[in-house]
Amino acid sequence: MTATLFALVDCNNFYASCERLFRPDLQGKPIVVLSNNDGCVVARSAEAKQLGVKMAVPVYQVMDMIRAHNIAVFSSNYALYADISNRVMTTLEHMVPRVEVYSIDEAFLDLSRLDRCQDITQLAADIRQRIQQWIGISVCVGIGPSKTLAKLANYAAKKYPMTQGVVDLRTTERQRRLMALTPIDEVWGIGRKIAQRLKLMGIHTALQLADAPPKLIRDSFSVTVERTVHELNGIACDDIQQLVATKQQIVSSRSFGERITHLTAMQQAINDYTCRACEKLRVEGQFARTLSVFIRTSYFTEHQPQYSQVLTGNLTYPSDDTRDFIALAQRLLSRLWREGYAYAKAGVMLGDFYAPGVFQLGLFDEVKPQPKSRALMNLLDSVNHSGKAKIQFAGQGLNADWSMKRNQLSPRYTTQWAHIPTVK
DNA sequence: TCTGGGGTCCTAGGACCC
DNA sequence: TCTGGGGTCCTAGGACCC
Repeated sequence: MTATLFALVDCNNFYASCERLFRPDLQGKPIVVLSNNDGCVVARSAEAKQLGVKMAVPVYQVMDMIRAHNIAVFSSNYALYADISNRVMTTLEHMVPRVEVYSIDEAFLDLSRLDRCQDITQLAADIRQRIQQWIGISVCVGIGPSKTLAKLANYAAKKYPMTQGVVDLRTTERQRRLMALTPIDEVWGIGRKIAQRLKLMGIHTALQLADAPPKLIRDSFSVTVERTVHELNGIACDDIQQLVATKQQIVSSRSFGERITHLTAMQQAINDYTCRACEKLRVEGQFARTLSVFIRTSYFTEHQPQYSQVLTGNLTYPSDDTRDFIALAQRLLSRLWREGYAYAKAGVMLGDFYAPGVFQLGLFDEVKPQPKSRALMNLLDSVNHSGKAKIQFAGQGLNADWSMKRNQLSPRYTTQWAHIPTVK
C-alpha cells in the first residue's frame, strides 16, 4: 500500500476578500460580511479581526465598533462568491489531477504518489502564487498524510505568519510538535460539546487526543471521533471524494425579516420556500417523495410563548412538480398552524429521493401525476434562470415584509451584465 | 428592536417480525 | 399471555461542518 498524502487549500477571509476584489479603495481597511437577514457577522477581513470583531456575533452588538472604525459592511452576495469560488477551483484542477471541492472556499487535493516526481512544498507555493495572481484571492495550504492533519497544517499556516502560508506535516516529528501546541477545539470534527467532555477526561491538546486509546474514545463518543484519533496518527480514514454525491435532502428555510403572526403570510412564505426547494430538486435531476414543514418562534425571546413543530407528509408517487409539493405543504401547514404566536422562522425539507424513472405507479392508484408536468417545469425554470423575468406561483406573494433583509448588498459584478464594474 | 442557512453522519429507541 | 433472543426498519435528535 502506498502512503496517502493530502493538501487542504483554504481561501483567506473568503467573503471579505471577494468584496475587496472590486473595491480597491478598501485595501487595508476593515470589512465584515453579514449572514442572511443581515443578522450576524460571518466573515471578517484581517483588519476587522484585529479590531476584535468576533465570528458569528450579532451585528447590533458591534455597531459601535463599526461606526468608530468605519468598518465596511456587506450583506452576503452568494452569486459573487460562488463565481469567484469556481475560478479558484478550476485553477486548482489545472494544477493537480484529483481535487475535492469541500466547501465554497476550501478544497482537498490528492498528492499521493505526486511526491515521487514533484517538490511538494514548491507545488504548494506555486498554487498560492497562481491563485493570488490570476484571481486576486490569497490562500493557505496545509499538507499531511490524512485530511485531518492537512486541516491542522492549514490552521497553522493561517495562524503563524512566518510559515508564509504553507505548512507541511509529512513527518511524524512535525505532526507531534504542532499537535502539542494545538488546543483540542481546533481539531477538525471536534466541536464545542465534545471538546468540553474531552477536557473533563484530561484531554486538552490535539496530541493528547492522538495518544488516547481509540477504543476508549469510541466507547465514550462515537466512531466519528475514533476516526479522528486515527487520522491524527496519520492513518487516512477518508479519501478524496471527486464525484459530487447526490443529496439526501434539500432544505429551504429562512428567518423572517419581520415576525409573522398571520396565516396568510405564513402560507406565502411556505409556498415560496417550497418553490425554491423544488427548483433545487430539479437542478439535482431527482424526484422526491416526502416533504416536511416546520414553523417556530424565536429562541431569543424567552418571555414570549414558544412554539416549534415539524410535520412530514408523503406523496403517493415521487415527483419534481412544484404543484404537488405546494399542495402537500399547505395541507401540513394547516395542521401545524397555531394562532397567537410571533413566528420567527419556517422552512421545508424534501427527502426520500428517487432517480427519474425508477419508480412505478401502482396499477390501481387513483392519483395520477400532474398533466404536462415536464414541459411546464422546464418552462418555469428556463424563464427564471434567464435573468429576464420571474414566473411565480400565485401563492408566493410579492415583496412581502417577511422576506429577507439584505440592505448592504454589493453588485453582482461577475454574473450580471448590468453590474459589470466600470473604470472612469 | 436587532441572533444565518444548508448540509451530513451517527445513535438510541420503538415497532414489528420470526 | 408469558418467556427470550435476534433481526430489520424507521424516526427523532444530537453533534458536527462551512
